[in-house]
Amino acid sequence: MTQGKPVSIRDVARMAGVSTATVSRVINDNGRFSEATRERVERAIAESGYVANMAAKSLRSQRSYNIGMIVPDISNDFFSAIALHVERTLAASGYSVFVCNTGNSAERERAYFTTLTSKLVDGVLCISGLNELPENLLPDAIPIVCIDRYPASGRRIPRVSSDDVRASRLAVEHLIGQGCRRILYISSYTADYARQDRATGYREALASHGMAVRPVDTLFVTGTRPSMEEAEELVARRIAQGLDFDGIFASSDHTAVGALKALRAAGVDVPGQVRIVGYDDSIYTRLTTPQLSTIQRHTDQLAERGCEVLLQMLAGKTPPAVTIVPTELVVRESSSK
Amino acid sequence: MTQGKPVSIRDVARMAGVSTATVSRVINDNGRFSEATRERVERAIAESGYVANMAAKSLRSQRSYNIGMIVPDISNDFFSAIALHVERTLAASGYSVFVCNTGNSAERERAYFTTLTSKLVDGVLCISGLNELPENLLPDAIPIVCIDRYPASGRRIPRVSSDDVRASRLAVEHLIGQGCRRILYISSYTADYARQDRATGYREALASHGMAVRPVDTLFVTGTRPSMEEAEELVARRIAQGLDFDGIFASSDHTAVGALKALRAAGVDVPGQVRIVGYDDSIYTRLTTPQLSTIQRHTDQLAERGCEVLLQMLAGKTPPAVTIVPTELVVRESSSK
DNA sequence: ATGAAAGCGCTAACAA
DNA sequence: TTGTTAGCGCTTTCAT
Repeated sequence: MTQGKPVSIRDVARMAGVSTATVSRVINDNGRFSEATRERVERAIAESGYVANMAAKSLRSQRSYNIGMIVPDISNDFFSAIALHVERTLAASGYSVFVCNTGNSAERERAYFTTLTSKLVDGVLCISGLNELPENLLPDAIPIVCIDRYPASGRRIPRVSSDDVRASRLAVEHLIGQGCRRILYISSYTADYARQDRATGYREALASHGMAVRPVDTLFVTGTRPSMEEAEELVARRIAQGLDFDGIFASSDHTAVGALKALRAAGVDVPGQVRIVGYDDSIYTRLTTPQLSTIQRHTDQLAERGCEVLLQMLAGKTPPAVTIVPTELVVRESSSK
Repeated sequence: MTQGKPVSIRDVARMAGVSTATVSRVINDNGRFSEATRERVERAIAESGYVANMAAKSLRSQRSYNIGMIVPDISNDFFSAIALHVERTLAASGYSVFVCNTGNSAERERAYFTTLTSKLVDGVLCISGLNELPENLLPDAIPIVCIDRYPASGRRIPRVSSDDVRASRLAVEHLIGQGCRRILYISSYTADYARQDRATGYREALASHGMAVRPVDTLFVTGTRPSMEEAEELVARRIAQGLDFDGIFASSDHTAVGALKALRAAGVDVPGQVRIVGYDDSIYTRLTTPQLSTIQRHTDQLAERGCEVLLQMLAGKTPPAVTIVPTELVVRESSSK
């Protein structure tokens, strides 16, 4: 199989002294055939080094065994952690996965949908994508599943995500429990509703403890530059106006690290004067001094549940519309003495 | 294009009142046809929402416009940084990319090669893979390019990598210049010769400065567990035997961070008593206290050069056998006062 | 400049 | 149990 024309089912058929249909039956283990035939065919396959031509199979059967995985940026550790498990899980079921980096561009996402349609993908997994799924761009027959985002679409698209409202409430209540009286919220780039859930959790926690929800206490990261840097600047500016807060809930570890840097640069003690909780339990959390408290979202489960849902759809079943993966508050040094 | 049978070239032909051959010619802009025909066909394509069926195209033309990207673990930040740029670059040339996580398993790599062959990929990009490329598994017609590794293979396989010997020498000479008299080398899991280059640079630097190269001064990480943890343990154990060294050159930032943690835990001042230089300039380097000195390898260039080489091969040209991407020593707090 | 037709490798309906 | 055959959507001779 290392040179010349690749061997096809016809070559195998000739070698085994049967028809191509029989070879196909053996390969797909469907139609009926004698045990003797199976052996002859399998021997021929092994000896010839036959490798199925998926283009032909796909053309004929309308199944490519390819899945499109849409992601804002595979180099982001949260997404790549999910991507790893997605690929592992789908490969175990015989699927190959295309990576598609949208860079949060609706235009690129749109283009990928067309490409994926063209390549006859059997399904699409959208990870933390845009809110607006391009309408009517993917044939209805191709199932989509969203991980960590709420799709707005005419189609009913199942999603798998964390319970962000609860997780955020937990984080903020923890800060309150630690004695914080004024807590800032650092909002990440809000391409998706999930981030809004975090804001909701923040507000709920404050409200349920009779604390004021002040608009000026939410710091917005725009996503135009690395969010760590943006957060660092935002917090530095805020500190310059006076240290009128004693807690920070950041909707990502990236921004939490930025905040921590600004605080340390200004000589503010963490967790002594200001306590911080981040989000995602990325590797970063264990590298900083102090180590960051954070929300663990279990990327492995997010990925596996997402694949399960997709595989169910591929099998013609109707999966749950929403799957929630549990989260946990991980308390480290940045938020408790 | 959202439901029913997808529109094919035949439908377009009918709409435009031409033959399928003509539609094909217009689509591929090759054969000759009148300007009037082009317009009619293009209108029909636009109105019908025609999307090419790549399975059919591939079957016919033996080109899939798919590339296989083999990687040990996409969740590793060095690989995912390369993966991002690979996908970006190839997508710009019309290719889709399959991710394949081998987990450094030769068996899985082997399986992927078969799958990729079956899916008619036009080329394969191996990133930091195993040394032994499975022989005779991929048809000779499918070009392979290796990034950051030396393939051992019967085939002549172009590679793109950093000048690791030079980079390592630079790093160690910097430590020596900073006054270090005994420098440890933390070797990462050596699935590839590239890591051996780093050991070579380390030895060369010591030798050229008349310093002894002691086998006990090389700490081996096995790769069976997260290398950060392994390194931390190895260094902690070494410290327990007495602090007889004043410099560490780690062949990855992961292990450098592990070393730093062990040192800090033992109350050893960095860079006061021991200086450290890592490798890769990962995000980690700016999160630790002190910030880590490291080697910048330019993942973007590694990726882009790799893609260029592959695209050249796809265009039938013969690319250089070896492409070296420059490296730089980045001095931060961990190695200089 | 355009059409008719063969065929890429495979599967499935139909015959035997 | 097995073979024959049509056809998936496309490109590419070969005619015209």
